[in-house]
Amino acid sequence: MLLKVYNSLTRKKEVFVPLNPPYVGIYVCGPTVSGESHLGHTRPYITFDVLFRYLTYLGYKVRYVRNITDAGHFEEEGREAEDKISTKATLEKLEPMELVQKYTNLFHWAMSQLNNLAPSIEPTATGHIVEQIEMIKKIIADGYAYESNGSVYFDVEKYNTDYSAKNQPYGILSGRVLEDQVESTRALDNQAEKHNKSDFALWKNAPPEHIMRWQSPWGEGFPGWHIECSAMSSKYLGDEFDIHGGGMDLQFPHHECEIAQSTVCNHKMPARFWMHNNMITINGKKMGKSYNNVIKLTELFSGNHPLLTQAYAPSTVRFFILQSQYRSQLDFGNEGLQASEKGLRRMMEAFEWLMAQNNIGSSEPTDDSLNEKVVKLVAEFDEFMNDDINTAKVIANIFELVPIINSIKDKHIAVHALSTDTVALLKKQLQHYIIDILGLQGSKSNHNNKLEGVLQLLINIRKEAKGRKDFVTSDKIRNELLALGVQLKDEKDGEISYTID
RNA sequence: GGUCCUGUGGCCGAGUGGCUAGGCAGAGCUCUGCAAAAGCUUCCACAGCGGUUCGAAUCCGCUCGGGACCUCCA
Repeated sequence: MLLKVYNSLTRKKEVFVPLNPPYVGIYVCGPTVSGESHLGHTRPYITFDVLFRYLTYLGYKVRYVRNITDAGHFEEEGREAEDKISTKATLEKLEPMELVQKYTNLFHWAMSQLNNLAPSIEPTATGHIVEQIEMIKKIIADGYAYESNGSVYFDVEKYNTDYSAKNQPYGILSGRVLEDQVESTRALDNQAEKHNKSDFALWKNAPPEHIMRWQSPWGEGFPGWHIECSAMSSKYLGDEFDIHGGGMDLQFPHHECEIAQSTVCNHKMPARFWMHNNMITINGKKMGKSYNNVIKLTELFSGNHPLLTQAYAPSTVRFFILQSQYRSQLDFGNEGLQASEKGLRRMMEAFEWLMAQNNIGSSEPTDDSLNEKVVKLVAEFDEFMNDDINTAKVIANIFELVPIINSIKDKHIAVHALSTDTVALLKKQLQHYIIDILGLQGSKSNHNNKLEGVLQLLINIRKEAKGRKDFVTSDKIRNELLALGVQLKDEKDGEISYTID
């Protein structure tokens, strides 16, 4: 069974074949750490985390490179006014690296909360100024860039003319035609420096007040926004690599520019597969500063935001995102998140119960059709993932297995209904998919022994109270624990289990 | 205005032309001291209008609605 992914470049699903198996190189555009990560950042990093995990599961040796954009035109909100007041004290002045460090730390914290694996390499733009300058020099030498007032611009017109002849016009990825673009481009600063409006900056001259600046052959400045990804992807993955990913909003112009720069430099289309995740919307609108609807991750996890009726756990957010296919728009809302919260809990509880059992299944199963059904549902996990990473369908199948598991637990289905082989397969694949690939975490992962001991004590007291029909006491224990966020559940076998919010 | 995507039941979402994904919510039932949990059953769909087809949520056209991008904004 072959993995197919949708390639934005060809606009169709294609069989994924690595350039140099068993190695796979993935580059994903990382965050700009001039501000706090928000809900919109979760989608690409969860999407490509799952891709990374799935490729690993398939046996590939994956190098996952995700950059940190820490160079550019940075200003911290609220800091500017303050700086003007106390310019004398060095410590009170805005130190660029301080800003960048702060938000990098926050980003890493959020990624680990969401259970995203760390990338194999996480290069920073500031750590690759030299590589970027070298690349720009090369592009100038090849005649595809020019200097203007201490800035360097890429000559899109020339590139388009020359490379259209090679069937790789500017706009090949996003389906744009350069001639159509020029007309509709609106006025921007420094347009006079450019030969054509469609040209983009490789290097920007830094105005005096700019906080980040490096020495270059063209004077003090900072790299253009697109060049870092070209420089770092080719450095760590080669001139041609397997997959380049990112949000749909980056397709144009960012990825288009990357293609142009890298192709001029390395004479190759940098990536063979371009994958783009769709956006998260809030009430149908893309999240963004201009819409005034940004929910920061700290706000999302704490519930401290006017649009939120409650806090949402990182695992809930991850699950919510994985319940849709990555190329679909996903509309965010309290109802949807609450549905995910409950669904995830039900799924995890069934899974955790199953994994703790050792005596389910029989060498002589009594229900062949159920056996077949389970085997089929499990086999489809791979099928769905191979069809452009359809996590939504995988999760739907898991939910079809949940009632089967719970029915075995509640003895509505006999323990020997399924074969031992089927049960073993089910356990193995659920473990692979829920934990290893989807990266979902159990609700009880933050247990500690002392708390468990205390709860067990209360559970025993409640059992005794129930035994002598002292329902006042048993209800008091149940209700007060519930108020604290601990829910007791009377199981069919007389045992009492619990979940903690 | 240009390019592209999209419109599925109360909400979120899958959907390869024929066999009503799934989750949450609602209703009923079973279990239960009561509840919760769990299980079973069930209600509610394919924006509108045409067309192709034996048959369309799925293909085509039109209308209406929504979204993304349009070069420094990450």
